[in-house]
Amino acid sequence: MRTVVTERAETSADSDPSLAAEAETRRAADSSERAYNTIRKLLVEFKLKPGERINEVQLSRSLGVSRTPIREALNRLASEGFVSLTPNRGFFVRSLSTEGLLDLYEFRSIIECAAFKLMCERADDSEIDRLRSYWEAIVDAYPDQPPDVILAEDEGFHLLIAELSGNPELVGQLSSINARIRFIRRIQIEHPSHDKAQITSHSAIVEAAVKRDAENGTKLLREHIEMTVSATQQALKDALLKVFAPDNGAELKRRRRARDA
Amino acid sequence: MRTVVTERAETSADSDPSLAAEAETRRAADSSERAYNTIRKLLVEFKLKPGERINEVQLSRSLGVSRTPIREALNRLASEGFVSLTPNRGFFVRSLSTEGLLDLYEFRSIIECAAFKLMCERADDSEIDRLRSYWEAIVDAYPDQPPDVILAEDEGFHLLIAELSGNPELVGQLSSINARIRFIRRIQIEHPSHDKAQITSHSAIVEAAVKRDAENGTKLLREHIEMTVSATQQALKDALLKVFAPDNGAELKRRRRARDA
DNA sequence: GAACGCAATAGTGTCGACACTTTCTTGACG
DNA sequence: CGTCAAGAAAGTGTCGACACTATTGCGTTC
Repeated sequence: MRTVVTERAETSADSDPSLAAEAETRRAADSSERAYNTIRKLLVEFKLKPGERINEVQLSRSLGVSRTPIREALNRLASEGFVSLTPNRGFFVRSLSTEGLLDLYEFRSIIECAAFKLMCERADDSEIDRLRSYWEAIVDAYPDQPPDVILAEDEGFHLLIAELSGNPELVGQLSSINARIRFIRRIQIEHPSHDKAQITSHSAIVEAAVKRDAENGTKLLREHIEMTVSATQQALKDALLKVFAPDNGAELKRRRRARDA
Repeated sequence: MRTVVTERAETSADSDPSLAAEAETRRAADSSERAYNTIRKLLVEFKLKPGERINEVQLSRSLGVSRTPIREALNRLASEGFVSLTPNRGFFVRSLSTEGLLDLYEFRSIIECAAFKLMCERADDSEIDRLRSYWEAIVDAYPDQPPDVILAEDEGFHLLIAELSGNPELVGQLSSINARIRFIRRIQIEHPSHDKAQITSHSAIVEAAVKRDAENGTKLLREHIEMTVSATQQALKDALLKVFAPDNGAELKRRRRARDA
């Protein structure tokens, strides 16, 4: 008997509209799951700001569920490094510093290079061909897609390499990393500094894969990622500024609102 | 301001005696944490068997807490890959097949080699010296230690390399991997096939570190881990046999106990 | 005699409540 | 005026209860 693992890794772009709305109608059966997705989205989009304390009651009200599923979701997010937990004080949004981000990218580079190498050793020709055709199918339209699509396709490309490595651990890890850096990648894609060099990178990587040239392929990958990192640096600074500067006085209101009907 | 992450990674060898006993006296304040440690231990030691469905009520009784902290612990364990969650059916002990174990070891090898390389590039002399002295301090007594100590010291050695890489992500990942394969490493250490070649491996690795010889060091590491893997294969088979054979009929009692005052 | 429902039971998912801890407010004292 | 302490308020950690879902056992039909 095969045990089905739920894999809640990727559920990118849906599931948060109408969470509260639906709550009235249905008796809810997967509040935890939905809470998880919603909260993660809030984190990824900086709606919950780094370092901020997370108020469970407030969150549970805005999502229209009780605190229990909120806590379950937060526990999972804590294991995944999105938030941290201090006993008796609650959950805090993990502050993703520039430094931490670099570590994450470095980790990503390690995973991807290893995956590529393993793919070269193990994948059979038809599998390599899957990679090639995946890329060829999207390459033409690629630069003209909206940011969301570019991001998804890019992640798909790299994730496929991980899959072809034959090691599910790598796939899981890369998924997790992707989720954690997605927000910044999105920002970077929308940032003026984003250029089309990615395309040639990907094409070159595919080429190396077809030739089973692990050495050159990993070099390309490493450079590809490093290039992204440096391009991301400025974008990150701009983004952080944007997050902390336009203070629409939400904090102040919070103080007042004590008792609401 | 630096946010301190709680890091529940390592709490190796304690925290489960007197869990139920203490529950009477104190009003409990960290049941979740304790449940987490206890359950993880149960998993690691095969007290909860691979593929088995986890009964929350049963668990909560035996730990003397309500289901809430149990579920929080299980959620964390699910994120970490120890158990899986199927909606409306509950948590299942993740079946760690031989195959899955190989993937895990491979992943470990990837992390460790990368860490070593980074360490060679970045660690200053005093840090490298910490590694050297760590090993020199324990090497003589090493082979004569009890299995628990050997395991802890070995993990400490490899973890130190990860720390010296300067990338906290790697440390976290390696901790997590260690926890997941600890049970089998223990079995392997106690197994007759365990030999003292580890010692010379570690010494050689230290030597390479001192010389900042990344290439040779990673090669040694890779071989070191691969050697462990192959030595582990037979030990694993023996262990699995031992786990599934002695059925002490605990299941039957469960049927009777329906209503208790 | 086997397949199919159907009721009874076991078990999960969620909720609201309460005890305890931390944080904020207020007022006395130096 | 600033510091500190006591009380109030807010918030977390845990519990028991209940609604809903899956599973098991039993009787019916073909």
